[in-house]
Amino acid sequence: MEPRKPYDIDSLTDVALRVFAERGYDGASMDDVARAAGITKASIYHHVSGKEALLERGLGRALDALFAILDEPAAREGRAIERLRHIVERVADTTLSLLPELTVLTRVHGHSKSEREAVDRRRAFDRLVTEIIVRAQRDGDVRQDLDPRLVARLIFGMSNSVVEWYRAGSLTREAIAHAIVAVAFEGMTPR
Amino acid sequence: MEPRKPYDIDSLTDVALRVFAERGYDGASMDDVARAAGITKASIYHHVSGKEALLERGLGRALDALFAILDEPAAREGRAIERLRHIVERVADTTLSLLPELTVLTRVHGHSKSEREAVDRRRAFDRLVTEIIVRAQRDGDVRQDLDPRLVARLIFGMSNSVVEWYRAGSLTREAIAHAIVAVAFEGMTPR
DNA sequence: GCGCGCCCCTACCGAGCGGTCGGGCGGGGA
DNA sequence: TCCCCGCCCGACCGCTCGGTAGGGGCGCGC
Repeated sequence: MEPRKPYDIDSLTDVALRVFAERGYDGASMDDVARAAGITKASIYHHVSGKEALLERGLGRALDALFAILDEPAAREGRAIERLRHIVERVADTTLSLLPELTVLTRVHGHSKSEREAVDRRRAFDRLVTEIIVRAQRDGDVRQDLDPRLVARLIFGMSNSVVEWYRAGSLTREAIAHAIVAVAFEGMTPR
Repeated sequence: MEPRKPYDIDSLTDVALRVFAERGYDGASMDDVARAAGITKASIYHHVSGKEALLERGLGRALDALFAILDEPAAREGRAIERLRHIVERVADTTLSLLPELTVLTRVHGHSKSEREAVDRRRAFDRLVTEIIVRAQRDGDVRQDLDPRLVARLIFGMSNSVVEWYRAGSLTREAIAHAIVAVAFEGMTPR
């Protein structure tokens, strides 16, 4: 048993996110987190101020990653439909590579201050994507009979569902991201 | 203040589901349910055996409604792709009309006996739909490059997302169900 | 070789949890 | 009129929760 390197805020957040993702934030106790980390509950409080601080850090990671996508060149330049395609694919990628963070974010419902802030930021993200859908609609690249806000919600609903069923192994991340883009843009039926 | 008619198991389940949907099952206390019902916590136990019994009843309602869809003639007869189209539309309908029940079902993760049973039944439902997708794929009505299990998960991910954002008013149920079917089958881009 | 500070421990707190207990109250049948 | 029973109440139980208090030990700088 080689000695473990000491925890810091970030490594404890890693552990906490895995526990929160598995048990749910409300269903997970600080003792659960402590057990997963191999230390006692009191030791956690040496590094972080409390349970909600762990949640807040995790939510921040997830939201920072999402907003970073919107800053990528391919998300800012070119035809709206192509920007959208890039964003959807990258959101799917990010969901898969930051699975615990996105799992916790997806399940948050605004019952505390940090949760409300996360919900607000998430809504702002959806609003920015909705604007791009509106542009694509004006370009004639998105069906006119669909409400753009609704489309945004359905696409992210599909993409967020990944956190409910993805387990490493069975399907590659590329295959999943490809399928999400395929269904969202062309549908499941052949063209 | 006219006297309220006495509660029974079903009417208390109605109240509990609304509370569970709003606060989350773990985040909701029996006092929350009691307050929403306008009676005391002790009175609830006159009608039901406990918190989990309320959950179990709610989950049963949701799952019964889903399986009932598969028994409808339009879900059993005809070309696989048309059966699938009917199922997806009816699942969306049902999600909207049994919103609290489906909300609670969607968020369940198998941390107790009744939750595990619900997850199992839900998985069985998805498996049956996946079989229909496989048939539609053999008929040439679903793209061959998409894994059928993945397609099922994405479609229901889209449909389940309704419970996260739907609030009565803004959009009609028909418009939402139509959009889900449209995106799932033809995608958001024009044909 | 010694103190000092980082990291973690055991022991404990008040609050809120799910659930229980015995009783009160009011309306319908005898 | 009286009693019974369905429905509900206030008070309380044991337990677990998030969080705190205070101390031990060990490695590192001096």
